[in-house]
Amino acid sequence: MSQNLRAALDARKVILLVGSCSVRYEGRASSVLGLGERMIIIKRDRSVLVHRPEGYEPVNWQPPNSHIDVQETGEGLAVIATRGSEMLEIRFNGIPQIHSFTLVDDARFEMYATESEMKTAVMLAPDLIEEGFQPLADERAVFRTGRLDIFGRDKNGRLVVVELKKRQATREDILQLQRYVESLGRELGGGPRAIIAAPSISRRAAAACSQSGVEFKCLTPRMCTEVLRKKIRGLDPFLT
Amino acid sequence: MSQNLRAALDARKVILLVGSCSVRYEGRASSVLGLGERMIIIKRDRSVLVHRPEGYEPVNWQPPNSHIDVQETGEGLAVIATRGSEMLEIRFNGIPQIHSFTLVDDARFEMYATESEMKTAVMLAPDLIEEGFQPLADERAVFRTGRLDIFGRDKNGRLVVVELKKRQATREDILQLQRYVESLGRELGGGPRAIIAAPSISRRAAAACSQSGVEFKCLTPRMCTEVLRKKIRGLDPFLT
DNA sequence: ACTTTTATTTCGCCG
DNA sequence: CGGCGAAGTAAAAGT
Repeated sequence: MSQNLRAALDARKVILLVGSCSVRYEGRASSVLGLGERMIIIKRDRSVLVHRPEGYEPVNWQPPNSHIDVQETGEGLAVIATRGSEMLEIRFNGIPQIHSFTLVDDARFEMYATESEMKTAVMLAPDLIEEGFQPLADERAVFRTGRLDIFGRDKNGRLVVVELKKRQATREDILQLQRYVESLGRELGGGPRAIIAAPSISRRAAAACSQSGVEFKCLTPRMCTEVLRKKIRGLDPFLT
Repeated sequence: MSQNLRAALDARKVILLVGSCSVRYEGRASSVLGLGERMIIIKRDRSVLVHRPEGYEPVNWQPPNSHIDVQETGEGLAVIATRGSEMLEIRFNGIPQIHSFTLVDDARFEMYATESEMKTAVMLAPDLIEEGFQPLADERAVFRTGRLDIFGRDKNGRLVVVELKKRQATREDILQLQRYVESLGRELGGGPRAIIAAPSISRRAAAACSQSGVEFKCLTPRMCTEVLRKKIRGLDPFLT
């Protein structure tokens, strides 16, 4: 009966075992869990998760690249996952349900704070851009729309245009900002400072900066999220 | 087709969905995950886990007590789990496999101390080793590293080296300790006592003890946990 | 209820 | 490869 399981393991499938089992762990700590019905997941990379019917976290687990041994004892199936000096032992009371899946998942996972959130953060904590920076209005209609930027004055009273990017700033970003600032300069007469705030900047974008006078300020989504967590403590959910 | 799922939710079953889906999260941060095949677990307590075919951690999740909404769109099934201001959206490409389980699990999970905790317990209650034992320093760099042991003096002022094991002491443990104490004796000139503290000792390890003069002291992780529970009541978290 | 600390943390980055 | 810090940390323990 354990052939199914071994075959699925060999085939690098994702495996789900459901049944009554007891669990023991020895390693950085030790733990014991008596009989009960649980879901056990064995992934392609040989990570093992033991999930009880409640709770976000697995009650026991083994990280990827563990060695998985399947035994058929008198009492039923046993799965032992060892990894270095750590051992996870799952003893089923009988034969569990065995499901296996061939999952194809090549998608990229992308995580970010939204640009909108970054803007909110800068409005709440302008020093994220530079000390003494004071936002004036958070938007302004120019020729091109769809931009998310901030107008303000620096500590010397000079006009500043800030453009936010949640990803690495590209040369194209710099050129766009430069064109924008130029048209703004023609309109207003003064030459405002231009700052691109992004988590990083590409080599060529940096070169474009030094040519055009655009300044780069490192600002990560994480920094913004941090500020938001601190500032939005009991108020201002109406800023968005 | 979504009736199955709704019924399982109402029946407070543990649910597994397997299929091709895209995932979006909005909350403390934002994330996007394109189409791919995943396992989604919805537990009795309305916690939600999205697991890719590899990796220990869920790529996305929602903690317990989230509100779960099931929609049947033109493209397929969608599950939206909201919790406070956080939202997790799982859009299936078609109808996923729907498995549901009624799991009964009333067992108690018990975790025993790590060796590090055992050390803390002995530092707090040296009598666990023997009456009158007084720890001096809790570590000492010798040739081999990675050891967790304790130096001290017994009630007669004689130097004592204590090695802790959370499992049955093996012959190898005794030999190691013996070698260690010998090198220490050469370094310091005096012959310190050597104590191995473990929950039990193997037959051959006991023999090695009587040959080498290493002493065995029964000390279980549970005894240490007990001491820690009693002693660490309002102080001394700075011992580690 | 809120704050602080822990974790078999895991995971990523950087030297 | 080891140390250091962040996490949508979650969960437990203390206040």
